[in-house]
Amino acid sequence: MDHQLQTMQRELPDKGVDMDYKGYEIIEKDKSIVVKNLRDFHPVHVFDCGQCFRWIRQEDGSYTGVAKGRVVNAQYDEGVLVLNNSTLQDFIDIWYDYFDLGRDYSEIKTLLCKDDIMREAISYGHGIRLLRQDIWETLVSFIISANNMIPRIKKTVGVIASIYGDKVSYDGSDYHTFPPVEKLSDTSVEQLDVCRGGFRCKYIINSSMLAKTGEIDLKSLAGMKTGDARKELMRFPGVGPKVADCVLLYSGTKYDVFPTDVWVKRVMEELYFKREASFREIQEFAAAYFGELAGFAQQYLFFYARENRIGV
DNA sequence: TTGCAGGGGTCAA
DNA sequence: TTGACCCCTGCA
Repeated sequence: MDHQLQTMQRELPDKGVDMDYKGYEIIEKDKSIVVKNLRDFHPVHVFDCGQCFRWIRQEDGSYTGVAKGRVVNAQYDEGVLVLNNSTLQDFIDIWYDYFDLGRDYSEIKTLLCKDDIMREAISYGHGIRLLRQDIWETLVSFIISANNMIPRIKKTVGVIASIYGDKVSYDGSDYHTFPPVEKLSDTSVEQLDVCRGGFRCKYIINSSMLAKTGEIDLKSLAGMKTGDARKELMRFPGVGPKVADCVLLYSGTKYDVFPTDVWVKRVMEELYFKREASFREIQEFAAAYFGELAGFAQQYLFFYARENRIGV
């Protein structure tokens, strides 16, 4: 652990540890981390806004998910986030970054509130945060998303993890981590067929080959210009412009993208263009109007459009 | 009960 | 620019 962090810790009377970490008050106790003073976070907005497929809503309203090789349960109420089954070290090493806790979403929302449409969309999805997910998992997940439905995407990703991932347990149940590149590149299309991914299975296997051999380096994308990173991603089979933008955005690699799927197209046509608009028109408008914050704008608009069935 | 449309797009012709 | 595409749910 970082020396500076240790010096800031205080032992609590009940054996817990209380510390300040980058503006948040953190309490570690009984394999749980309590994060206080967290604004701009709503579990439904974060986990059901379409960016992730491996967080499952529990009866008590909390979400249990597998990410970064860990299984955790997240519950939030009144500015307090509780991460169950996490250590302080994992919070610092993994979850702070994963939940994008270093970003001021209030400022982003203020900047994006430039018209009544965005005001309404942001008000509706005020607790959205963009997760910084593992890029390989995000790539495979969004290859699966093509011409598919969310419950089935979740199911397919879940089956892949259950067969090729490692088992991790929490609260009496078994979960599975998402398999690394090597695990899938050693698999055949026929073997992967059990995940019921259909025509997407061959894309996954072939993509895993390209990633394994280093023909395409996922780690290099962050250092590229957004347009180049997008082109590079589109070299993977099954990855077109929409999937590429989703991978860049939901892995926290690039934020000046505007993934345009049927829902985003509908909401843009219905509320901004007031007519049919091409994919290209929408992309150009978003780049000019939202600029560097296009990805955040897209997420507020997508959630608002899908939940309210805008344009259907 | 059966049949068919359609879904977080992409690919190939 | 246009169909086909795995699979499977929902609906007539």
